[in-house]
Amino acid sequence: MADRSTIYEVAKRSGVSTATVSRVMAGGKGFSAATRERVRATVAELGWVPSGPARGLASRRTGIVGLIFPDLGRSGEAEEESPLYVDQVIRGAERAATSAGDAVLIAATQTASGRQLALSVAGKVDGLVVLARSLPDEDIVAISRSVPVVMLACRLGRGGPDFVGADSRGGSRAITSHLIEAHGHTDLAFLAGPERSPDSEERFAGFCDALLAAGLPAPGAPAATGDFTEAGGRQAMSALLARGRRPRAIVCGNDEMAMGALIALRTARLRVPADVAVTGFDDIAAARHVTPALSTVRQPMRELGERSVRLLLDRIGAPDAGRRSVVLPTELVTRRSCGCTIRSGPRGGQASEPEAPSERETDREQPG
Amino acid sequence: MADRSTIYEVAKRSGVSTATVSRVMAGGKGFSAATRERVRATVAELGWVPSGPARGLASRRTGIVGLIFPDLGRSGEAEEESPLYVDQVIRGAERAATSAGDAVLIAATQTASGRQLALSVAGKVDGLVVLARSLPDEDIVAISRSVPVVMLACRLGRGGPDFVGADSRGGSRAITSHLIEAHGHTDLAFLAGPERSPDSEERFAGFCDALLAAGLPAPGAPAATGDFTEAGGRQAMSALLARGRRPRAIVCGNDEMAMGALIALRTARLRVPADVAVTGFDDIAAARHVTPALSTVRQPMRELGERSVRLLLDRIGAPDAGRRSVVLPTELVTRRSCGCTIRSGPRGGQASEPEAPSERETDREQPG
DNA sequence: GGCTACTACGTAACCGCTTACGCAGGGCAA
DNA sequence: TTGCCCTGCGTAAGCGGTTACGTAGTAGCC
Repeated sequence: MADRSTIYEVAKRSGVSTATVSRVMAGGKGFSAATRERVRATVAELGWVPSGPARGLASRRTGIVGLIFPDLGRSGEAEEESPLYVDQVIRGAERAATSAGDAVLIAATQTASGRQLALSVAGKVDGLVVLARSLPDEDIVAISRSVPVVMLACRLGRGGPDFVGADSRGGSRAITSHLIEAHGHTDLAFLAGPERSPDSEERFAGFCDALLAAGLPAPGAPAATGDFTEAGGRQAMSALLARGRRPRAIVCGNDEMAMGALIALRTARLRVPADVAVTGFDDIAAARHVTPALSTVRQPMRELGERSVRLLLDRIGAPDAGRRSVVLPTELVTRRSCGCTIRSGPRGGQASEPEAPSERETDREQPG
Repeated sequence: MADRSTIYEVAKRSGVSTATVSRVMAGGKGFSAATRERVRATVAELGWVPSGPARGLASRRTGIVGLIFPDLGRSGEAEEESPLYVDQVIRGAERAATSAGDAVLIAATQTASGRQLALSVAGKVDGLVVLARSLPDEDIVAISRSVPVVMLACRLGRGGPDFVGADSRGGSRAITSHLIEAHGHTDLAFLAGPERSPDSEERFAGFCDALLAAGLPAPGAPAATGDFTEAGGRQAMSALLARGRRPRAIVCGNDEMAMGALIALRTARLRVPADVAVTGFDDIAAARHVTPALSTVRQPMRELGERSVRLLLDRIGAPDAGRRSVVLPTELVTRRSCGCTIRSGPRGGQASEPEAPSERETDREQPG
């Protein structure tokens, strides 16, 4: 841990100037092969690690992209279970960044100190990916004035930053249509997430799309509302049954709620999928392990992470190009709970059927 | 995206020097309340975000810690399933860093470019956590000469960097003892992971510890060997049965192998736990969802991540202190597969019994 | 009144790189 | 021979902060 050596020492010991050392390290041109080898040898000998800050300061490029995400796994225990969403996104981002020679700086916002944290991160990176609602809109706007920002999963209005997301509405429509067309359902209900959740709204909209497309009447509002938790799903389902309403198919806002619904239905001695079909959304790990295995819609989380970083890097390279959006298709995953039987695959079975609202790119929109 | 404003503009507009701006931002002393407010207002007005690189260069402190981990989820599909290990560690690290005002830079090594990547990261951070075998030992040694390093889960010999890990051996001993003492088993076998895996070796050692402690003979080698995959576990178990060996309890090197063993046993029409008890190691998410639910040993992954960052930050603050090690206790998780019945808890049931090889800290060892 | 101590700042020297610019020497065409 | 370009390198001016040091002004005390 002797003080890190500097480019000056390297230069002196190899009998060249710092400019030449820098050029050799950058791999560019402007030096002879002999010089290159001499410098390289010295670097190895000294174990010189160039200072990132110095490099960043001089070149205005840190080689780091930031990823800000909401800290869901609050204080409690249940954290292990919940969102591998975020983890997948992180991995995807890491992959895309690494393959471009950059690294990823991650930070979870705790609602409270969010702004402070985000600013601190913003100063250290070349650009920022902001996942979902991890930051108030006004903060995002503020930050995007000093560093390129890509919003992931939650878009801002016109003039806002670039956007990457999944086609929730299309996915919801697809799984609803599947219930209608493949299983002949005509009496369907939607179990929504929290009132003002954009995700939940999109999914409900897709649900309605499918009903209308099939010539069925679409409800004005979800049949019941939960909070995206298993407990919430159970309560919502119970409430629905208590009201004497017993649809033949339940489309849930997410997997947790669907799992809650399964419990409520079992409690009510109803069989799934024989008496009532159930579907979820997200394809969390537990979805394939519950009984019956949950049919659901998968969002390509890892790829979302990758794409958002790629888009960000593009943006950094071309700060003044028009706004871009990337919407990736979701994937319909049919298991037992919708009524499908399992064509057992090599790994223990799970039939899936790629639904294809093909990827839309770049809704160019001049900044105004 | 107008060019980021600098401290000079802030200083000029608030009629003070850059030194004062810097002091106000640092929150220290040496300025009047009026000046403070004036500077703060200007900062807000300009939307000034201090440059991380500049700050880092001047203060020799980037406020970033690096985390290097092996990129397991290779190219294929199965990645979703596998190790949320790493994810938990990442989250833990993020948490510890954030609460200390730092951020985490992550990078996965792809075996190939590992060294290059690690050096690039090393230059950008104040210190580095290296998870498991994500880097060859010699690279770790080289890097640790220019930046503080904490090794997570895999320790180096004497004189190596600080270390944080879980008590694998103790955990393995605990679960084996549980099979012996709580369920009266005397005929136990160990299904090992890859030959040269230190993890597997530790766990086998713990298995032997428990046997010896109970006065039972300890085998010289594992009864069968797999590769830490489900398929490997299945084959190892089948091979064992094919040899005519049918122990009453199987202690597996990890959960995946245990799940493979469950399959092989079911194929052989043996009941678990009635005919044969089975245990795993790691407590992956699937462990609680298989049938029967898998008894296993949990490593506190998130906490390992937290502790390694905390230790790293300590080290950064005191570069010359003696080497330190932190070993966290593992936790015995008893479910159905060992023969325990489930005392159903509020969330659907899982009895666990904290085993307590109490945390050892600081095996001081003066650097030689 | 003179001295010390303290507060509230300003000045300017770094921190360790990158890179625009300049310059010497050699090759080559006119 | 002169003029020009190209290669291979050195010089030095930043990049945008932090911070040691200096200084003016004020207060407190003898």
